[in-house]
Amino acid sequence: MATKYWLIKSEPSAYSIDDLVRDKITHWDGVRNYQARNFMRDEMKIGDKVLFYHSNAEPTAIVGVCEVIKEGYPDLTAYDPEDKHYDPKSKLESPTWIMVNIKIIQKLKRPVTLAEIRINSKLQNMQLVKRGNRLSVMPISEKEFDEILKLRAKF
DNA sequence: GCCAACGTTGGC
DNA sequence: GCCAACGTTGGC
Repeated sequence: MATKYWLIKSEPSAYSIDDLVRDKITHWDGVRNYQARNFMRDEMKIGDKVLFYHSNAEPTAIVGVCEVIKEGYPDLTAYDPEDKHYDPKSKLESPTWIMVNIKIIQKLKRPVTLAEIRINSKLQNMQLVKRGNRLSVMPISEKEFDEILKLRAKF
């Protein structure tokens, strides 16, 4: 199975790249969107590479590179009534929501901003730059992944 | 803080 | 099954 490439979003006020640098490993919980869930459940495999994006941030940017270290399993926050992401409709025997584990590979020395991505002709097909895009877990191509790492090295 | 875009819910 | 209302996301 070939390595796949992904982009995941997080608001830094909720969980930032610095939190991941501190934790080294985290479970990517709280995803409550079916399309994003399907990607995590069906397609994310151990060894896949993941770009970490800060949304609702200053600046909005790709800030790190991670790797999948555990494939989809039930998102336990769905069963905790105290949790913000509690979902009473999710049953233990047939989990509605799924999470994966990721580990940090590197925090980028320089964030690659959304503005830079928008003006790069090689990155126009990314769902990230499409209008109204709200997916928090999305596939990207190997070429896009490589191009972003190239941008990181600029300046 | 504003607001456009989108996903979900629920009445019918 | 349609679709209006609502809540959320996320750029600016």
